[in-house]
Parts: sequence; C-alpha cells; structure tokens
Amino acid sequence: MKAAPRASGSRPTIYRPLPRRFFARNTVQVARALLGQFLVHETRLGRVVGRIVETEAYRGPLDPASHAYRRTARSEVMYGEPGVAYIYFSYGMHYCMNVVTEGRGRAGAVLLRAVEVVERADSAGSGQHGRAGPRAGSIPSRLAAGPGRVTAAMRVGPAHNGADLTRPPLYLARGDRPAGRIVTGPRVGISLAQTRPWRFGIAGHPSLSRPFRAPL
DNA sequence: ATCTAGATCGGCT
DNA sequence: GCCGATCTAGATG
Repeated sequence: MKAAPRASGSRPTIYRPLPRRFFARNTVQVARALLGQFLVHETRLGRVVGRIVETEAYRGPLDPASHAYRRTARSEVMYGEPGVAYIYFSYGMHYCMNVVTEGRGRAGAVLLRAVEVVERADSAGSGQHGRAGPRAGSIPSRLAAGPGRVTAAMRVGPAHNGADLTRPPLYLARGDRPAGRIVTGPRVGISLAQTRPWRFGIAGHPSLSRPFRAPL
C-alpha cells in the first residue's frame, strides 16, 4: 500500500548521499539536477531536511555575475574540489549556500535559493503546551523560501565554508524527480549577465523565493 | 585609507 | 512597490 502523498511526494526514511561525481560536471546541468534532491543536516539537536526547489548556476571567468569571475581568496573554494560548500556573507545580514561544481581548477557553483523544509528536529510533537497549537506537526512552506532563509532554516553558517557535502553531518541526498515541470528564468538580484537564464525552479511550488515570469 | 556595490529580507508608505 | 539595516570583498588612491 501507498503512504498518503505529501505536497512533494513521499520521502525516504534513510538518505543516501549523492556521490562526488554528481557535482563534477557542467554547472548548469548540476543546477537543474539538484531540483528535487535533499539537503540534510544532522545537528546535535536533531536532523533538518529540505527538498531543493530552486537553484541558480554561477560559473567562472566568463560569467561576470559570479564571484569566481575573478580568482581571489574568497572565490578560491569555487575553483577547488566539487561537492564542497561555498558560503558567503551577503548584505551584512545573511549567509548564502552554494555547492561547488566542475572539476578541480575549473570554477563553478550552484546557489541554493529555496528548499521545502520537510523535516526538522523541533517540529515533531513534544507538546510543551497543553493543547496542540497551529505549529504542531506543520512546517511553514515559506520557511526556507530564499537563499538567506535556506541557511537560517538549515542551520548553515560561515563555519561550513569548504565543508564536504558528500557525507554527514551536512550533505546532499538523492530524492525523487520533481513533481512539476522545471521552469527557468534570469538570475535574481544581479545586474550583469541578465540574459543568462540560469535560475531553475519547480513550477508553481509554494516554497519558491518568488515567482518565475510566465512563458511567452 | 577610503569607497562602493552587492547572488537579501522584512516592514511599511 | 520602495526603503533601510548592516557588513565585507575587492578596487582604487
């Protein structure tokens, strides 16, 4: 028999890390392929799991919107081993998380712009309140709808810069194919290379950071 | 040493 | 829809 379907379909009871070779290829391909996969963080307080619903590809010296447009101390991690995290501090208040792509010596990373949080340690019952509140068992769909919210919800911070994302405690894991169609559009918040349609999302998903422009 | 734009978000005119 | 908060990497003097 089948379990009752959730908004994003069923999810595994165990999470299988994606192998490093998954990330060692064209950045735009990886950005697409990450939709529907899981980001898992096993913290001391418990496990947090998000399903990736929106990404953006950032490339190397030919992509002026990318931090790796120039090779500097900050962008060095984007030139290194695929499958590790690139974390940067944004607008004086948020951290953003990327997954490094391409082979060593080639720059590339995928920004995780939105995930649907499907599991978090403190959402599982333990009613401290006499009656069940509105939060019992439910997780707001917009909790991680935006790159700064992804890191906050997933408990990811600057200490994770350079972390290996192919094994616990913080890793990407195999998920289902996205339920909806994949939509594309220009990357958000950049001024250069706006013609590059390197933002990807699951069409109509409630956890998207913001809508995609409708197709022609 | 100083300047500036920035892969954002939440609140409110 | 617009604005302010709050900070830094990288460029320039």
